[in-house]
Amino acid sequence: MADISPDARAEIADAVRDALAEHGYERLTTAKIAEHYAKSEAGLYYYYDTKDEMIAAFLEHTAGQLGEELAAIDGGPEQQLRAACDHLFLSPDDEDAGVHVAIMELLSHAPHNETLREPLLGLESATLELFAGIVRQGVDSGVFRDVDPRASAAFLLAAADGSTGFHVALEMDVGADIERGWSGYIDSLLADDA
Amino acid sequence: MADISPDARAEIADAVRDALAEHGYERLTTAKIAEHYAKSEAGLYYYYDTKDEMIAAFLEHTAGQLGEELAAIDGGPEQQLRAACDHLFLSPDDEDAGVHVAIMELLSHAPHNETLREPLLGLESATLELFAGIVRQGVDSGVFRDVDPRASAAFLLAAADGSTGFHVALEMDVGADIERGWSGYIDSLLADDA
DNA sequence: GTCTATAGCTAGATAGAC
DNA sequence: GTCTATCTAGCTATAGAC
Repeated sequence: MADISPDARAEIADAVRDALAEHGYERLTTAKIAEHYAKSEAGLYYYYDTKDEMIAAFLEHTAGQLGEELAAIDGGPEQQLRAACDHLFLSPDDEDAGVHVAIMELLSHAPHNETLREPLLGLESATLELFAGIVRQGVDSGVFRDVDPRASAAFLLAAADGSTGFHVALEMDVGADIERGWSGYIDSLLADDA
Repeated sequence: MADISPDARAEIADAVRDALAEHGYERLTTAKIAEHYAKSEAGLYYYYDTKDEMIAAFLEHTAGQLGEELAAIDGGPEQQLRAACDHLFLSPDDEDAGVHVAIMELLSHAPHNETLREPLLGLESATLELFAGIVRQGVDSGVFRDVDPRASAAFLLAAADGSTGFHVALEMDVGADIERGWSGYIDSLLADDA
């Protein structure tokens, strides 16, 4: 678990992601990870000591990717915030739906699983900071009202994470409602210099 | 699983709730449920055929309780909505924190677990309807702006569910931000007849 | 209805050859 | 570094006595 080549890291992270998206964490076995891996099940244990360390590596990999994707969004604060929400509020048939549901499942294990806690904290904190940065820019530039950037960001992130439960995982028919919800919330952040 | 006395139902639902709050679903075993049950592990199987049916019974029990609690809130629409949010946005040291995290975990299993899907849908739908009803009253009475009640309710419920992940389960230090977030959102719903 | 005991299975992790 | 084979623990569900 000390020095792993970036290639091996990425290959295993991808295998974990695919297996997680397909089966969820509860039904995830090292055999299923290996099905999405070019080598064998025992080969996974050459690089990692436990299954949870493989998952932690997947989370770190994902945090990096998500950070890049969100940071790559350009435009004014309002457009950036809308694009970031579009990126995080998924629908059940989105290709990343399974991954988001699995991350939600992993989050629910944080109280009982020390190995996963830190990488999960890294993932959520980074996302929160990116959202807060966008809102802060909007407030500073006068596009948004004088709201608390961290509060607005935390509220939006919570809504995105929560919609993963009843909208994505449960497939409750609330897609239009959810979108109207976050979109209307962003409307309410706009400064009214009418 | 046909005719179970209300007493037996409630006793087992309570045992499941306590065990879930303590261990989460992944580490929940029928032996651990039995530790919170006055009778034996095999006794659980006299009433239910599988572990998941015990959990489904717990969810149905919980939906009833939550419905009663939310319906018991009185006051005007604004006060009712604030009280309902106070009830659903928990902090990590709340006594129901473990239960909410476990329900979040169960939600993440909805795509892979047919037994849990229906009771989870019942729980989330009922909560959504209660929130939407409060917002609708507020709009009709002119306390709130002319927002879409279901959209606002879905957005708030999503935020509450999502805060269970990073605030309650992960214990991210965002308690004040989250509260400012939902409170500010309710502020933004108020009609401005200034 | 409730118990003890256990069958039967599955999964995480390792041994040891190559 | 990678493989096949397997050990071992722990869990769900049931059998059968009372």
